[in-house]
Amino acid sequence: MKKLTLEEVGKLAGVSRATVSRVVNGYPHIRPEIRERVQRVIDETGYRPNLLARSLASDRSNIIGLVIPSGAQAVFTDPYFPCLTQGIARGVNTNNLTLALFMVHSEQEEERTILSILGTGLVDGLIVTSDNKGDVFIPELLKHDMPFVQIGRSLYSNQVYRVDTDNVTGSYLATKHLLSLGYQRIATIATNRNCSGDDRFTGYANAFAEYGRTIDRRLVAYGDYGLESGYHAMRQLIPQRPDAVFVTSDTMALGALRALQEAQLRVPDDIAIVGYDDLPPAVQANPQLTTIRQPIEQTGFLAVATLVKILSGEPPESHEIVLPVELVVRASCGAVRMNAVETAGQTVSYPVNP
Amino acid sequence: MKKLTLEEVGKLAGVSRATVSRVVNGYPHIRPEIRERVQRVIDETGYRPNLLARSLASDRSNIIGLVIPSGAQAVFTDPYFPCLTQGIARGVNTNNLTLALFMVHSEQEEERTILSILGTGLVDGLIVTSDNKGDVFIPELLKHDMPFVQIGRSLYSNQVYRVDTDNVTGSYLATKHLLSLGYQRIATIATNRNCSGDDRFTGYANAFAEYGRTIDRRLVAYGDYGLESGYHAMRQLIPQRPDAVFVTSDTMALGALRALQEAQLRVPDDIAIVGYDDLPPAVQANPQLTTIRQPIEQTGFLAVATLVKILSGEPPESHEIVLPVELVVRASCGAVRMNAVETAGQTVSYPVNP
DNA sequence: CTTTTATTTGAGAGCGCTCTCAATTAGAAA
DNA sequence: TTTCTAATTGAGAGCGCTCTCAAATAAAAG
Repeated sequence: MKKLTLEEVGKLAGVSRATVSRVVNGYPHIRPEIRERVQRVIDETGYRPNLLARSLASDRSNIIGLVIPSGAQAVFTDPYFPCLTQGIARGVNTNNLTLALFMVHSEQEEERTILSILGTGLVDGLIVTSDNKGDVFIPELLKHDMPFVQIGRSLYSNQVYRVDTDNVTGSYLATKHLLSLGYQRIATIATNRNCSGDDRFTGYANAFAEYGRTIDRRLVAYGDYGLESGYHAMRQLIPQRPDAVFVTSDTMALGALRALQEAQLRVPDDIAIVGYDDLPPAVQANPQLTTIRQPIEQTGFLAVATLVKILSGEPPESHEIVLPVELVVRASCGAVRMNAVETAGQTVSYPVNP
Repeated sequence: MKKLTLEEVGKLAGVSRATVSRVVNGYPHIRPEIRERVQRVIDETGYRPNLLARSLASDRSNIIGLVIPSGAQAVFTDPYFPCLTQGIARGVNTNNLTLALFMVHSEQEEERTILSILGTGLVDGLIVTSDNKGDVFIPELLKHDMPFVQIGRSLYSNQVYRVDTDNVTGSYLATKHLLSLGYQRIATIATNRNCSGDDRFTGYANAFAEYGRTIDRRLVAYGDYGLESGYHAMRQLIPQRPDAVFVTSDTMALGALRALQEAQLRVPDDIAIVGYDDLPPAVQANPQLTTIRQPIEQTGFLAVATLVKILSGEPPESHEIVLPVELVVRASCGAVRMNAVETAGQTVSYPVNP
């Protein structure tokens, strides 16, 4: 199978390179008879256009990049990124693009990656998952005006197109749920290095405000979305005797659960717990976690759609898309006083009205 | 920041395009004085070569593709792919390549993807994760002689470069461990749609053979690596009253655990269980899983290294790299009769000698 | 100082495609 | 039929880089 070019296909069909190009790209204004003849040659020879040559000539690679910065080490433990990537991949396939994956492991790799992306013409645009406050990626992209869509939120949100889930409302719902259940000492395990963490704390605070309660700072501990950090944060909270805890990620909730188990505290009898994400671990946990479900895959899909719009020159009116989330009630919050096993598969969910 | 070309940099430095190209690519035979002058211009202007143009001219894109076929739906629940991808990403970064991710969701997308990859010059080579017996990808690649490395095993293993972990030995170790612990009715939850599943069953059989035992077919159930399938397989096995079960993936083991719990069977007192993979779920489980640890990330890294060798024209002597695995003993097998909590973080492991 | 040889540079031909523009052909109008 | 317009096709100039080959320069040898 030697290399076929437009030129050769043209020769075979008795037309010029330009005409073949038109057929390949579905242009109008071609005599049906010619089009057919060319198409036949293409089918018979199995000709495929060289994407690199096409990209070079058209100044459009149809490759978009997905950047996962070094901060996101949770890539291993957390199904979040796989889910997101899945959605992005679906978007990419739908739009006939190619996805380039840039996973950065260290700060210096970060620098190298930025350079290799910017100004090399390789990607038309980017999807960036940076949720880290101290991130250098975004400003760099802005400076080189590389088209991109951010997943999550950043300090530069106003100048940026972004897709996010409604973290504030999510946490608000989770916390309100605990409040409405009558819990008195509702702790939280938050994070403070990223924007989604801030938002989730805001939701927690909002619910407290609505109930005329004030936040007891001793009932606030911090983690980094990792399992271990949830464990340690929970150990830190236990002496404060909370009767409920809102953990801002399921993975951390799993860690917290272990800490509680160690402390011989029963969930939800001694202490209720609500997570965030509704990823598989939430169901695998014992008891199953009441948690906030967010449409992660859809987030990825919409990010691609948004980027495509931007690249096509007709950027979306709004700079942000914020997707609704919902509360999924399972056993861990004590609303349903049953054995986890019995409630397996059964899920009560309160849809959100935005 | 307008577009800089070799030509312009050359003009600025008072040399020809060719000379600049030589500097950029680190060729010898350049007067140090000139090299310096050119380099200075490059630094000052921030020139970056256009990768597409380079690829077109050199017939080498330095992009390699990672193909995750539609069969691998476990992408969500299983940290396997994230881990593997991490390793591949590291390899890619190390070798100054770019990674293109092809995630296929349906059979028809599969077809489309193959076409868009083959003969378009976009990727220099591929890493394929197909472990599915009925896969069409491999033969297609072979036909178009696209360089690739397979992760896992396939029906075409002899004609293919591949990197794999030692599934046979892994299962052998797991099963032998249970046998040596004196269990009498050792069941297994296997899989039968993929090659790694076959290998794992072989290891199970090998251990039985070594102990002069024969396999009771009623103690063999099948799953598909998914959590639910483990649950159902276990339910199917329970009536056969096994006193131990070797589950060929941690994820399925989690499902099995739930089935056992439902049946009021205590682990490991009533029934011992050993998993496979040693991914985070193994530690999160209660009791923590005795399991087989395999170097997944390294698998990905080595796959890239192998592919790079192939592309450089000096293919590795051996067609396969099989990485060693090890048994990690935790609470679920009954070898360590302790509360899972007490053994948390403590891990006894028997290194494998291949 | 000339001749030979090795080093260093530049010119130029592609890589395979897109896209503009002009030429050709067909169709409509006169 | 002739004229004008619109539809259809081809020629050719790039896109920015690599790479061969020959020219130019410098160094070594005679």
